[in-house]
Amino acid sequence: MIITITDDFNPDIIIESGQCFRPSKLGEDSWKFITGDKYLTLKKLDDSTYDVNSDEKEWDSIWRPYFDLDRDYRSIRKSIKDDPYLEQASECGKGIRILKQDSWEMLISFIISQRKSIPSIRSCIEKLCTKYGDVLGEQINNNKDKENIYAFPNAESILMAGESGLSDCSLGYRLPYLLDAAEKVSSGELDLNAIASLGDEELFESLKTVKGVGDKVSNCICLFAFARTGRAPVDVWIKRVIDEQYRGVNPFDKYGDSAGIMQQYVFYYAQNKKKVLL
DNA sequence: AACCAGGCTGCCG
DNA sequence: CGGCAGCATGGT
Repeated sequence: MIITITDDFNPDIIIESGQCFRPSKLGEDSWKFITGDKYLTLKKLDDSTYDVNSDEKEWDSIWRPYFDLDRDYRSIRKSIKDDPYLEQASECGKGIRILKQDSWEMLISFIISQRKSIPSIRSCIEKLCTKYGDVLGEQINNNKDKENIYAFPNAESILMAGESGLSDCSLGYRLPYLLDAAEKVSSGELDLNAIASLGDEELFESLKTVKGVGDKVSNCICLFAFARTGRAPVDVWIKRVIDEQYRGVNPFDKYGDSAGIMQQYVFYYAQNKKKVLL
């Protein structure tokens, strides 16, 4: 099916923006997105049209909300005033969208993310998926070999795997945190569907009942799984920018419901500048 | 081969 | 409450 996107949309930037860990670039103008037990291949045809392996029903119910396509990112960028650094960051990160990803996957992914580099987070998550995820399909990889596409393993699978099964997934001290999350979710003590209807602050607090989930991780889940775009996670990168560019005063708060989007522009910009320096 | 990584927990004052 | 050591392991 052919789809048209006229607002800001750049899969390369989305993938490198640190909010997702499994989506990947397949070729020059094609990408694979994957969340929970769904995957999408996307081929760019021209400036605003893409070919997708999805029908209208699935696109509207899953991928349109996933890519947050009903929000106008262009006008959000234009709302930035009297802030040269943020203007520059948003220009650099033009094309970012805040993905609405699977909440269980985000819970586990961002528990893993603490004190890890992004490449390390990716490989860690892929180990979990290839070991305990269901096979969703197959694809040809860069070496022209066939390989399976795996779903993100559910809570029951993680719980069943246990300490011994997870011990070779490079989780380190986070392993018991994953088991605690799996226990709470599979028992229903933490109902990820039910808490979706909570207000921001209540959602934030209920996620923190899981061991290994603190302020930063909880905010990431609020933002990247529950579309709470008012939440702006502060990690070491963002803290560095706040200290060096804003004299220690958080510049995102004043943007209200767009705070998390502004934060994401800055995170991408900071990462991108580091990469240029090598 | 040191050094750091999208932090959190437990403990101390 | 705020501050801080300790944390497992991989990537550069």
